[in-house]
Amino acid sequence: MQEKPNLHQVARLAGVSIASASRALTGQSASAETVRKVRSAAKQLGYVPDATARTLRLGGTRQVVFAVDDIGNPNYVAMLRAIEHELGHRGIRLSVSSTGREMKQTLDLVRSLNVGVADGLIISPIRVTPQLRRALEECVVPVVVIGSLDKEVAIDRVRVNSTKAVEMAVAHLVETGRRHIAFINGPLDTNPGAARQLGFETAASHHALSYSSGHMICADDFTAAAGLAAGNKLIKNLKGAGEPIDAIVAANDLIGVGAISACVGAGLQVPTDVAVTGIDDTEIAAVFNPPLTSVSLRAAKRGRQAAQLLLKRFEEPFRDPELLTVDPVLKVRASTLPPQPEGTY
Amino acid sequence: MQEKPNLHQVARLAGVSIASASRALTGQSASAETVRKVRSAAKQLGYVPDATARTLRLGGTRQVVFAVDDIGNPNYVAMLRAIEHELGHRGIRLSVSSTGREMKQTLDLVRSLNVGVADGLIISPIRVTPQLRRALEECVVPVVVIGSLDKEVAIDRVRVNSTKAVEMAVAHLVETGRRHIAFINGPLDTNPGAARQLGFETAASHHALSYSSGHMICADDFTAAAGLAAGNKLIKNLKGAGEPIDAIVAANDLIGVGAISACVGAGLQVPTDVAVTGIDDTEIAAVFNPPLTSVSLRAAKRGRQAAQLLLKRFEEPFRDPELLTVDPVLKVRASTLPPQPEGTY
DNA sequence: TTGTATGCGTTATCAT
DNA sequence: ATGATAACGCATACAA
Repeated sequence: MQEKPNLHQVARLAGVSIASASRALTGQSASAETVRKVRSAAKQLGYVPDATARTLRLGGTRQVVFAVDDIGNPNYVAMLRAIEHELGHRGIRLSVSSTGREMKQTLDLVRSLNVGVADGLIISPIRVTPQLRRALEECVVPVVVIGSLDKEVAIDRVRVNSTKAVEMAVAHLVETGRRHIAFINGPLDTNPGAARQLGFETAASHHALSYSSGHMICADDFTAAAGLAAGNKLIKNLKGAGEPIDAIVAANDLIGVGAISACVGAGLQVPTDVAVTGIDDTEIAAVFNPPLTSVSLRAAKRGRQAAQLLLKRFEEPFRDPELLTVDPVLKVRASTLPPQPEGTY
Repeated sequence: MQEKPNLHQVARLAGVSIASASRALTGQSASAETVRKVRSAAKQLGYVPDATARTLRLGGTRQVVFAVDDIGNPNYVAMLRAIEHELGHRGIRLSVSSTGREMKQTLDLVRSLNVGVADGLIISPIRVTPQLRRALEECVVPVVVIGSLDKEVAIDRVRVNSTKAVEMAVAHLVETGRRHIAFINGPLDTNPGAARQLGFETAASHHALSYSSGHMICADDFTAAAGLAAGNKLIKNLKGAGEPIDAIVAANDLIGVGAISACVGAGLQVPTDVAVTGIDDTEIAAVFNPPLTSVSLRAAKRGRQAAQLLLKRFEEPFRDPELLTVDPVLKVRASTLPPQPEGTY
């Protein structure tokens, strides 16, 4: 931890003007001799140009913030990696903010961008209030949203049809012989929660599945712990109440693994007694016991596209907002093996 | 996305000097009337003071970076949350950098702090080269290290005895009747890897465990996927080679859950045939199938302490460097239930 | 090519 | 209490 020399001192040591020193270092017109002297002086002093001053002069922090509700969710980590990769090439630093469930924190964050700490924002909110929408619209720096926005709004966005993702999960379960399917959703007041709820109800009626309200339950959170708690509650609710379930659709992988744990804890075999599906196809799905069938929402791809959208807007600030859509993909694993293996009879 | 007004425009609209405007907003001496006019003008224009200019004038970015190798590791997420919580109160933004396995990236990051993008650094590196140590020593902003540093160096640090953590895991396994214990470590050229290796060998000799080199294997990474691959390899190695194992100590939870998957895939029951322990006590441990016994390294506590250390150094820049140590705690779960339940015979 | 001088937006110092 | 002005560190338009 030492003191930081400035350009003035470098110039003095090199015996040139501060302007020449600046040019020699930034690679403008300067004589070979000057460049040599300045470089040497800079190295000797350990000079590094100050980012703040440079930013003030040039405009642009070369920094972007990525805001999510819960960075503990592997789904967001996948986005993060993709974004970092895309932006890192351009020498843009990524600042990650895990805003938590408090809407106020999210609002503060978005508004704080107006002070000029970053050149852009990529945000993936699970709850979108009118306030947040306004804050995003009024943001002084370009914004890219990963996810839903309820109302159409003039903001670059990349989305995925998670309603369809749930439908795919249900269809897969029906195809592999399941008929009594329960649904563990996340909180209904979130966008993903609402979309997935719609997906389940649509699929259930499409396949003429009989299900009571007892078959649907909401976890308090999109986490494994909440999934475990919800799973336990679901099993308790169903105990001795009519026909037992033979499958569970979980709103994401974390809830899904929690649900499996709940089943196992209750003496239910997965997939023999009950099949379980997740959503997101996070790393944990492939390595869980049993491996979890999941519908990939292409988090990495969405992250990459969001970063590209932001980069594009930097270059063309007044371009019309773009909406990119990616399609979900089903990944079948052992958690949905048919109760009687196909081809056996 | 609108244009950003500056203080000059606010002052003009309010009909006062720029100096008065500044004072009215920052709460210095100003008449009630002036404050009213300026506030009103600022609100009308949507004025927000520019962070860059303020930083340049005042010094201090009110931003701290947290650098880890892999933000996908829940262990670091726990630290992140704690740090964010501690720093957020003081209005300090946290910028997260996932440097990846490339040492060059880490070096670049540390050096980039010298340009003044942040006021401090909290770093938890798994590999520490002499270069990195030098870069940390020479950093112009305060640094706090979570983890090891090999050689003693004048930097604030919080550590945990992970050697002892492995010893605790082994002791627990021995106490619950296991004698043939394998060890799946992470890469040996990392600090955690080296410390845990020492822990296992110490414990093995202390308990007079007979183990061959075939009982020890290193995963390529501290991830679940690498743990799965290493687990498969371990099981293959051991097949038909003398006495079978009855327990696996994994270098962290992710490797641990990967190892369980490998066991299950090979038809081995956990914990009946083989017990498995992890380290870190991450969220996944509690919800895995079976729940994973793990030694907590108190990630949240270490994160909190690191943040406090940094805050302290901000206030007293020349205080002697401090070294805080937290103790590991064993969390027993179903993955190490005794083969024959205790008290049964 | 080189040096002088100005401005980026803010806050602090100094008179008034 | 208020206004003019300097300064933070850098990059550049302009003159030499």
